[in-house]
Amino acid sequence: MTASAWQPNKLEAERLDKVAQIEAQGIDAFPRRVQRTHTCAAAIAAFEAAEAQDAEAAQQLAVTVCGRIRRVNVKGKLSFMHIEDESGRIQLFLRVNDMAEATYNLVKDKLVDSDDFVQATGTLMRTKAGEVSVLVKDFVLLAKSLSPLPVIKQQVKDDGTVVEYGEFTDVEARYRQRYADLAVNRDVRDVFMKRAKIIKAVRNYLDNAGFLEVETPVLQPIYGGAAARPFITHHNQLDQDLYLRISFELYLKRLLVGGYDAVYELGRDFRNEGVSFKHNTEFTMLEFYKAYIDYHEVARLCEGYVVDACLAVNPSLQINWQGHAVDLTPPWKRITMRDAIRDASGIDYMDYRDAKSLEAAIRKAGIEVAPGQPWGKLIEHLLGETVEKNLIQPTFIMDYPRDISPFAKKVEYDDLHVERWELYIAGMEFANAFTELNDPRDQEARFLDMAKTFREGDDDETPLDTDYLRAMRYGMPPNGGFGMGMDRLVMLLTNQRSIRDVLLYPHLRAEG
RNA sequence: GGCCCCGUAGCGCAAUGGUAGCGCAGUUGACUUUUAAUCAAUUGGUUGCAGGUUCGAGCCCUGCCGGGGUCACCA
Repeated sequence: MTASAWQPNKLEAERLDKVAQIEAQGIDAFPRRVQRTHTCAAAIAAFEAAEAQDAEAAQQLAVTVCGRIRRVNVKGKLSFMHIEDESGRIQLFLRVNDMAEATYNLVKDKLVDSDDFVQATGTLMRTKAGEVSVLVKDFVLLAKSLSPLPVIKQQVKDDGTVVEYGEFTDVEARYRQRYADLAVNRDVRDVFMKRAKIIKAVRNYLDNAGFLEVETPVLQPIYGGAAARPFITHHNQLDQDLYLRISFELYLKRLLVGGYDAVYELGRDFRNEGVSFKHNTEFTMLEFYKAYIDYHEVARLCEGYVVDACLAVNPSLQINWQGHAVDLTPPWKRITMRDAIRDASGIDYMDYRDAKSLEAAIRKAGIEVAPGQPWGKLIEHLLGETVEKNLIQPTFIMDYPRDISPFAKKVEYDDLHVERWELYIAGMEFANAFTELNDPRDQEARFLDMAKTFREGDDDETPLDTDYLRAMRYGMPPNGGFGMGMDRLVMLLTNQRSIRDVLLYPHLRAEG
């Protein structure tokens, strides 16, 4: 045995001493077996159902419940406690006459604490104050808590609202010790239960719409499908550098060549970039591709699953996000990028068809811009500066500049735009979709264009993927493609301000 | 990465450059229908780390570590 690095503080030392006292009585502080018959909520429900039939008979209902102690109130020879499991809380009513005195004394002498896991067996009753409780006949310690959780007292008002006294709000501690955050903050636990429901609703929708869920490589020899810097790693035996994927796009579209009509993947992307309230280094992405549809039909699919996801965790499509009233009732607004920017800034970028003159026009309008950016990037910057923040209601910005969209098919009779939209809600970018480019000759030209742009100073390289071109040469059906950051969708639908609040373990620096 | 804010007891927070306090939790005692239980007493600190200024630093200065915000970056 190596020496423990743990330095118990005073409170922990007290609890260690209690464990020693418990064990001195021959009691296992961490026993192997439990015998739960009811969750806390199920016990209460069973009693209330029985009580509605026959109040006397309901008192005969025997249950064994388990949970973490959240409140203890020792009143001499009578004690109360609340225990909590995932389903909720139930009160234990412990009286020395109803149980072995030695067992009762574990409670009276405070050898069991708040935060311990316990099992209680007894019959159900209602206290004088009207709360359904377990009249405890036997009481077993299931697991001793050696480190006290942050203390939060809760008062349940008559109208059912809960007032909390004492808080655990230190953001860093909550993220680093998410287990403590979850154990103490019920609303945090709720967010992640909602997250699961949202993801499940999305899956259901796509499954029912005929999509096949697939899995493609996370470690990729050539990254692509998005404009972002990748993480690089190395395979030792093969002596091969690999990239953690920044998107699934190129692998998914190869599957359309292979004969699937519609595929999707829900998984993790990794981008070696800064973090913010809406960016985490790794995040959950949804991408889907469906043959024989264009970007208009993709937009309808997007509306469809977002509606389902919303209703999975909200009573209606009218939601509130950080003070913004958002209505997700489809159809959502569609506006071209050109019109949106012209309406917001007065600049019609089609009057400036090269980067140099457009950059000058943007400056003239009093908008700061980094010098030397390509034409499409300037337009994107303009959108971000003048339009994005005001797009509170869901809005599809349609038809993006061709030179920043290497995988989208161009608009008919228009060499400057492609059939691409991005979805904005609550001032945030949510999704990106195109009518996918399926002409291998055009695709190769786009790769070469992107390489040229990169050499001219753009930060994000789009590497030439020759295997992707080889696949496309076999023939790729016309198709519509789509990507959305699921974390942001969860933020929106659960009214969370930061992406870190919808990730169980957000990325943090190493603990000093 | 730039700028701004923050870091004090287990948790939440105070403290003009002059003895580091309060609430909750904890500990001891009382209490057989409490529910933020109550009452009485009481323990608990290398003020994130390292330097500096000063007779004296939680407070002022410098650097570092960590977190948040914002800008940049980022489909």
